[in-house]
Amino acid sequence: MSAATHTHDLDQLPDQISEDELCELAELFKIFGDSTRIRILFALFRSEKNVTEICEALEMNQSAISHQLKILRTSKLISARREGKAMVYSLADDHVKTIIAMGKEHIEE
Amino acid sequence: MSAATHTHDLDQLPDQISEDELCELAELFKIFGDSTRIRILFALFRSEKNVTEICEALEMNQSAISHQLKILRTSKLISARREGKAMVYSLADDHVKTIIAMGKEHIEE
DNA sequence: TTAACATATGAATATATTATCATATGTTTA
DNA sequence: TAAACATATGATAATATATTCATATGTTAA
Repeated sequence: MSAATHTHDLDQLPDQISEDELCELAELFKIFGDSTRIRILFALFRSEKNVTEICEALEMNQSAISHQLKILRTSKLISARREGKAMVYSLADDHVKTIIAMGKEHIEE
Repeated sequence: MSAATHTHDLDQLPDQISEDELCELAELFKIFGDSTRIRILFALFRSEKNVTEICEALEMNQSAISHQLKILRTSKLISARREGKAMVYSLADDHVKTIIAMGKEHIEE
């Protein structure tokens, strides 16, 4: 890990945080804490995809995927738009990538 | 969010990742996805603490705390040392802070 | 406007997780 | 060494969660 990265980390250190915020945080991480959801997120890293494409990428049935997409959408981690019959999902913002990247750094040590 | 932060984020973008790694990631985030555990981690941000002190900080019973400490320790997010009768716990490394900081950034938007 | 396609959703089941209780283990001090 | 203190742990019960099945909703094309 680079020195620059460390500097960044400490810049963002949350010194003060309310109990409510901690619960919100736990809720957020809970979303990432499921392999189906994280696989969906990762599938969307490369490019936006519709539900059928996500099902194919993960080799899982459509209902299971739709249920998880709803959770991801409610958490504002992904966004959706309609394109004809299909719903196209994409990552909502770069924080998703960042959070996963941080996690990846940790497990790679 | 600063431009520098964004640069950092994209530096760390995991372009390639195995199914196994994705599951490991989910397991890691699952640890953060519980309010008791994240409150413990946050309590250890300021300073290392023994079990009794953590119980007092969180106003929770000792058994519940010990069970969660075990999970955090198994996940290598905290480490422990004995000090007399007490076990003193502390954060294992800065990744914990980083990951929580990233999550905090997300929910604050 | 009906059929085919794409996605969403409610209910049910299976599984996982958390906190509690009771108690065991480990450490110090009287 | 026995008692007191500190922590860990197994079993249980309560709760939460994920997937599946059946079906509803929404969209396009025949």
